[in-house]
Amino acid sequence: MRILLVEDDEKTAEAVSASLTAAGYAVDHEADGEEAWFKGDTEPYAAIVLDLGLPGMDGLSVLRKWRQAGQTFPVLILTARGDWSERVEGIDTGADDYLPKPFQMQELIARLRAIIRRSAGQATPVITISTVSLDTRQMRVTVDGVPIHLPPQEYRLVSYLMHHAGRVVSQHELTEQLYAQDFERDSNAVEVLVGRVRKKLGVDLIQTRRGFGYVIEEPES
Amino acid sequence: MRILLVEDDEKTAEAVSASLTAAGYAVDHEADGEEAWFKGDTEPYAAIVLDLGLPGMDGLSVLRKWRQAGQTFPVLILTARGDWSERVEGIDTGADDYLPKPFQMQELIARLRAIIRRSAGQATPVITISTVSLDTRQMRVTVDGVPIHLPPQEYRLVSYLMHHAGRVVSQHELTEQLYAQDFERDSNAVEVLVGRVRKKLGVDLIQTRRGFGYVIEEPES
DNA sequence: ACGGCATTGTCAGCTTTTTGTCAGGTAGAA
DNA sequence: TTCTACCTGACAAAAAGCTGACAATGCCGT
Repeated sequence: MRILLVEDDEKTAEAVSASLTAAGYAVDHEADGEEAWFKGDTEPYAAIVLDLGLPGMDGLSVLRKWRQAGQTFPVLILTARGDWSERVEGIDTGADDYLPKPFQMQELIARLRAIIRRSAGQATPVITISTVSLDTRQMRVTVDGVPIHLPPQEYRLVSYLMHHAGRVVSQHELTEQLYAQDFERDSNAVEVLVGRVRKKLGVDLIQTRRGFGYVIEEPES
Repeated sequence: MRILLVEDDEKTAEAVSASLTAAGYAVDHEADGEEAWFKGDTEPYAAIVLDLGLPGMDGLSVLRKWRQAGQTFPVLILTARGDWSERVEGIDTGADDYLPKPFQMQELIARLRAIIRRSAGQATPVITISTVSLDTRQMRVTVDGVPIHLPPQEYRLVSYLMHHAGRVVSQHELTEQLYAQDFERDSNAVEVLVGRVRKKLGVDLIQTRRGFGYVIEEPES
């Protein structure tokens, strides 16, 4: 299985590369963002390990371009520990997992295995439920084919609920997903958010399970 | 569905236990390795959540002994974040998945569900008894296919009884499951709850065993 | 830099739902 | 019958969620 490692720090790159090779992967290494983008777009990789701070082109931009081009390979992002904003952006952009630096090689390998396995099952760039579609590539929502503009936070809410359609998602879980860890717990921000989204996408899409959370119901099973 | 939680840290154990219970599982808790081994080898668990560093017998040894004895239940291992070597060993030994601490409860539950489903081949997150179905994902109850709205406390009651179908559950046990420990003991809240649920799901579903408790009878087979 | 617009969290008030309590009623068992 | 366990309808307090208004913040174009 071929892995593309995008990492500009040479020492890290060598170490990671050696470990992945030892684990049985065929590893291509790229240090420059633009080069990496080209390779990812043209070669059939099983997964990509992507460091952010790159020369040439920023890591997130590279990822964004891949996704826009329709590439669905799983991407594991290496981030500086605790960098919340990078994480959120990564989610928006379509990363599959994050590994805070510094990390152990075994952990990297385990996570890589996990996302490869996961991606083998499902990778849909567009989720549609009743009249609402979520295009994760273009980060766009349409209702009856009409594009609806959603600001970032509202988009994330819809995205999360649609990715977990059919499951009740508690307010607490949503708070964890949408806000930094130290966010005030007794805020009603999520409720407000839900209200705003409902106003735009229709009141029926997101249902309230009073006392439990919110659901977007799956089309009948 | 019964889960065996093997965890020596009391705080963690309580938190995990509460979440799993809330998710509809019947949780047995064991802190000692040898005790855990015996229980796992003799009781029919749907899955086991296994923490490593244990007193009595090391967690991995316990797992190894189970596997040598031919036990096939899925095992989810909890590991300390840094302790990746344990993780790798755990997988080798026959663990089905592992979760690094600290983790989010929702993640634990999701993974647990996943390995249980995998091990059962085609198990669904839905329990059906006669005309009544309980969908644990959507947290919804249907009667003859018609969704019935149940508020949290009523839902929990039904969920608990259905997960323990065929067994008489005492009022005291229900009180322990549904209310905080210091709940007034001479309250008839459970009776009221049962009444309300019966009104919605039909009077036959929950049967009274005067002097003992309540049962939902399993469909004989 | 400045003004305007978009975004988003907070807040207060309001509506709806949930749920325990209570006071009697009913029914099974001895 | 009589005791006890359980059931039920009404009620009120509390909780949960919704909404409009507002303010802080940040962004964009001039």
